[in-house]
Amino acid sequence: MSSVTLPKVEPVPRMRAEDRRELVLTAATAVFGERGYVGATTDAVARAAGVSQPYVVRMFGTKEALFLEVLGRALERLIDSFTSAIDENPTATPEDLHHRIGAAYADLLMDRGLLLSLMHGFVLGADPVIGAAARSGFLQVYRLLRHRGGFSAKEAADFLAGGMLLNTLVGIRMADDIDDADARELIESVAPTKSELLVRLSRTRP
Amino acid sequence: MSSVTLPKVEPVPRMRAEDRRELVLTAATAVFGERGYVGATTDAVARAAGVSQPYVVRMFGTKEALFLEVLGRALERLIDSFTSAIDENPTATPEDLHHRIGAAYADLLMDRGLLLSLMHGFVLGADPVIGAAARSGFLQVYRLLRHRGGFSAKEAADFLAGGMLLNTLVGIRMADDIDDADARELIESVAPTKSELLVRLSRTRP
DNA sequence: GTCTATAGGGCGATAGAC
DNA sequence: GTCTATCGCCCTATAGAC
Repeated sequence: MSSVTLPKVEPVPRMRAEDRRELVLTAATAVFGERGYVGATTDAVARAAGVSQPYVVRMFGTKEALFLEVLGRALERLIDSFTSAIDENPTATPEDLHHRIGAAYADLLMDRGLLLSLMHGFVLGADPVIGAAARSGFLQVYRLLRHRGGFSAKEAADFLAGGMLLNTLVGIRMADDIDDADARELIESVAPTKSELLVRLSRTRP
Repeated sequence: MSSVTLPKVEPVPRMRAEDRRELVLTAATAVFGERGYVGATTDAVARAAGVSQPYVVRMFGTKEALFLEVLGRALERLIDSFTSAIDENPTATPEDLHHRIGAAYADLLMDRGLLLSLMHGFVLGADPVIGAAARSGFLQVYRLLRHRGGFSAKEAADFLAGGMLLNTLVGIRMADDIDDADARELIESVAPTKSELLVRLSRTRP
């Protein structure tokens, strides 16, 4: 009797490994962006992705490896997006390119976790593994602007500076203080054409 | 015999509470700057200050309260420093002031932990307590530039953008890649007059 | 004013079943 | 491919002695 093989329903939908991987990476990007590398738990990632905590670890080996993968993905999207903006406008002037790449950057902000995960990586430069990855990624972006985008050193630095301020305003959730006149002015002067977007994205509860 | 009161040597030097407090706050600033709010442990702070871990907690109540105190101190020094730069040059043009306050900012970088602790606070905007403190502090600086420094909205935003890039380069330890031509160029174009300082400060092992 | 000892909770990772 | 159970570490905070 106990040896009868019963038909079993799968309580959790199975997925191709690659699809599940994408799902977890997306969830991880959001969680790392919100809480940072150390503050994020593999359990929070697992919940956000609808899988068990040990499965997240099983998939990526360690939390550090997962974070590195998130960083790599974010960087890849950033580079792809900038590269497209550059290559689609081969005759653009530097100022023109600055605006176009800036627009591409603002589009990336749609995924708040993406840029914020990068930011969290940037402030962990003292970590031998994460710091090295962050430096390498930041330099890749600089090189892209400088050598493929034709930016001067100053133009590239100015562009990056604006990006860092934008990231900071999103990270700090400046739009939570949107009723404050100065906060509103700051947000609108940083992202004049995208301030609506920035406000939505930099709110604690979007 | 056992009731004889023996003279006792103090194994650990006693200090006035206020002095010890300063010592711990200085240590905490360095540790939080290096590892962030979550990554820093009260034990690491205690070791850096040469006291026991429970004593650190006893002094500030919680790790969160300690971090808030570090943030408050950092902000205070930033504001004081900017205010001095402004008030000492009442007839300076906006560009002039930009340079003078920029120089004051670079001086603050001498204490790497100071600005980096702030940066770690800035990316934790989602935290109800720390996020609120970080927003309030960031806005105070903006108001100072705008209303006491006489900066336009754009000038203030540009100044802050440069500051965020500077902080990021220090946080990411960009100078660890100083042998890379692009990294060197970026550092020198961001801090032309202070690149030596920036290099020293943004190295993992200073 | 400062320490030692330790409780208590959370988290990353492993083992192993299905 | 995915889960449950659980180990062992680390970390904050408390208790209490000196």
